Amino acid sequence: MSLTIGKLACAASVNIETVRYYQRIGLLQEPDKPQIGYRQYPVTDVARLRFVKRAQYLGFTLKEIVELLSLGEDRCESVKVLAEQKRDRIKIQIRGLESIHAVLLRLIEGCATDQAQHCSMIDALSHEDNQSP
Amino acid sequence: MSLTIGKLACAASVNIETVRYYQRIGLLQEPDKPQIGYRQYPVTDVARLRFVKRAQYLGFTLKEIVELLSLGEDRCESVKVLAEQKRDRIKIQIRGLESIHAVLLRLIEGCATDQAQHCSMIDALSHEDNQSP
DNA sequence: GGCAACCCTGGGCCATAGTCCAATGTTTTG
DNA sequence: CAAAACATTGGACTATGGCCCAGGGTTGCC
Repeated sequence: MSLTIGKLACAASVNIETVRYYQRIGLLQEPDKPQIGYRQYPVTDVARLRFVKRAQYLGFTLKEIVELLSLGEDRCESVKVLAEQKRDRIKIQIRGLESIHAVLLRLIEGCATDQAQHCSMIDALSHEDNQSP
Repeated sequence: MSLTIGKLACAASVNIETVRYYQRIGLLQEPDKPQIGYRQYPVTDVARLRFVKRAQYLGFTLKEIVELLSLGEDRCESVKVLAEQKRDRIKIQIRGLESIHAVLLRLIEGCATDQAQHCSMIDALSHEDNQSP
């Protein structure tokens, strides 16, 4: 079974132009154009597109996703390493957001009571021991 | 104490052009140009730039960072509501990241080192039994 | 057979977040 | 005092991740 680009896009819930864009950047293979009719995409491309969207949601860039997919099934270790890096990064993000959250709480409380507080927002992250990339 | 733009950029480990760009988008105030000599930047701008970089790393856009910083600067009463909105959004962001983190943990665990070849992560990401945004 | 709905090509355009460059002016340093 | 180093200005250019559009060609359905 195969699909035209529109059906593929629809099945994967992405814009048609996104499919074309992914072809341009090599994330999806562009089927040869047949003499008659339209290009035909394999149904497996639906899963591939879903994978891309999912991975993007998890914080991978398209470039990284190309890499992930090219590593593929039999390079489990390498895939794992990339996932672990993402995991670590997200952990750091969570911690940073928590400290901003805390500052906002203090700011809001300070608003109710004391107005002498000056912005500790900048301080919130200034002694963060996480290293920006 | 004050700095020229080059020293500021250097002290904050950003490109000089980045400083100029931040000025253009209102993230940093551009000091008035004196009759003689170069613009002088307060040393506090170093911390401000560092804050921007960290906040960016945490996933804030520059636009959001402008907002975040303005929270601390203006008068309290007008700011409280904004701060509360920001707090709520950040809470949501944290929860989102936590669920992403959990998914990554699960994927990484599924990727057991002893499973000689096949990478379950690629499969897991394409079959969407975990919920997307 | 006709017309809507779809595809193809190719280009342009958007926002975000910068970076680079040339020409000109200012400052510092040897 | 001269040259190197730095600053200013304005504009052009980059990458990422797309979206949109015109002018065709093709297909599907009544």
